[in-house]
Amino acid sequence: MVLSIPSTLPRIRDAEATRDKLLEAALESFSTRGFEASSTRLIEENAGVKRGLINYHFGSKLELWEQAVGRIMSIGAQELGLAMDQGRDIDGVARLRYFVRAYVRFCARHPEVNRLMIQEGMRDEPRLGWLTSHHVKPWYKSVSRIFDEARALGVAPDMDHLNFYYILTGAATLIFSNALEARQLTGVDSRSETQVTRHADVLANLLFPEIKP
Amino acid sequence: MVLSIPSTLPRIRDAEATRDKLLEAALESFSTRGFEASSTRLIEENAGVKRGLINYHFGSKLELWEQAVGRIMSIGAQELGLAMDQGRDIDGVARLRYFVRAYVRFCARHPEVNRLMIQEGMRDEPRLGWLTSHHVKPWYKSVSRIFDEARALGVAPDMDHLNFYYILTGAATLIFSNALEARQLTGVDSRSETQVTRHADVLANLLFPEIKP
DNA sequence: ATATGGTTTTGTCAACCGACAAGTTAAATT
DNA sequence: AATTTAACTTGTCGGTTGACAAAACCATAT
Repeated sequence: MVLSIPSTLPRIRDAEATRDKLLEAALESFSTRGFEASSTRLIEENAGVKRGLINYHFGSKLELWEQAVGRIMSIGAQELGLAMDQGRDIDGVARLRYFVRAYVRFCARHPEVNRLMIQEGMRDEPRLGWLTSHHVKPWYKSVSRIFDEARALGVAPDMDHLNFYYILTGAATLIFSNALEARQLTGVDSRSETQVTRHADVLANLLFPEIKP
Repeated sequence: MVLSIPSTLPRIRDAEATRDKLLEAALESFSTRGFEASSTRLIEENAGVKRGLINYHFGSKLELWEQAVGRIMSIGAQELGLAMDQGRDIDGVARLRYFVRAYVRFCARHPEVNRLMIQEGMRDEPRLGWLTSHHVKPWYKSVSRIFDEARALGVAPDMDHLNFYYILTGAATLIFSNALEARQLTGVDSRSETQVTRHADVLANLLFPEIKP
């Protein structure tokens, strides 16, 4: 008689790693499929984790969503804050152009952020209120401050804060959010280094053109 | 003893009306929830028809999706074609500005179109290929022709067709696609007449500024 | 060694899904 | 009035979902 092999491969138990993998897989799914169409089972599978661990570590699907969103948002705040710190010495229009380029690069690096905001921005679920009050409103104010700087310099395009916010956001992100579509349209990978740089420069030129000598 | 009231309200049988209501409700759901998260039962409920009629009239959920998309796309082609006809006599930069304004107005009237393209543009499902080849590619070429006109006039912003397409599309649509978010951010209804006009003018000025006398 | 408590695994359940099939009704045709 | 056909209605199937619970596992302290 054959004894069943006792050695289950030595399973590694690392709660933090499990949570991280789940948060990553959750963001990927929530941002592209939306909340309802994302199944916890598939998220767990994509995370390489057994079924049921979402419920153990997060208690519910909604709590997983909030933590996944919170995670990427704080990463974003950190990365963009760092970029703005590095550009603090630049002055005049160059600083505004620097901000636009940094923002475009961030959008290319993390298309999940805008995918998520689009997913939730289209429907009137309670999640939208949570998103706007916790994360979008602060960001909107930051962008509006930048826009006020531009006005003070006399280089702001002639529009309201609201128009500027959505023009900047839409123009900066759509090419990356819809990278698959762009690829099918032109064969170009819009998230490649050269394309990202190009889009960043192009948008900076459009919104805050260099003053010709 | 009370006899059960025999009169079922005289049911109206109108296949075309039923299909129309289903197509409308389907587009609303598919564009905001995405394909998977949209249930045929809820679409039927929102359309105010009985369960099972989707399968009767369209055979499958996918066929319903294709017809709902085809319907709004041909409406779009017609409305924008009409607008361009009306602007055929305008010449120079004014025509380009006219196009941008007409496009922005269309996006405000039918945010479902871009919501749908965003939903499908983010994931690699077979539906995306169908969408690009049937509807997005022709539209991309139309936009690129307009951009070539701008180049011929020497007023095109310094970028490629691809950048222009996604900057125009993103900047024109996001404020309307995410009207709910915009409302929560500022209290303003971005799809109101005055807001739409403002956004149209603002974007036309940004992309194709009037030549100052 | 053994007890403990934080993890992971597996089983189960009610609710929902898309699809299909069989039935019912109303209108058009003969 | 009889027959046919189009339009609608309802029941049901296999499959999936989120949640929960019990069981198994394992590092550590005692």
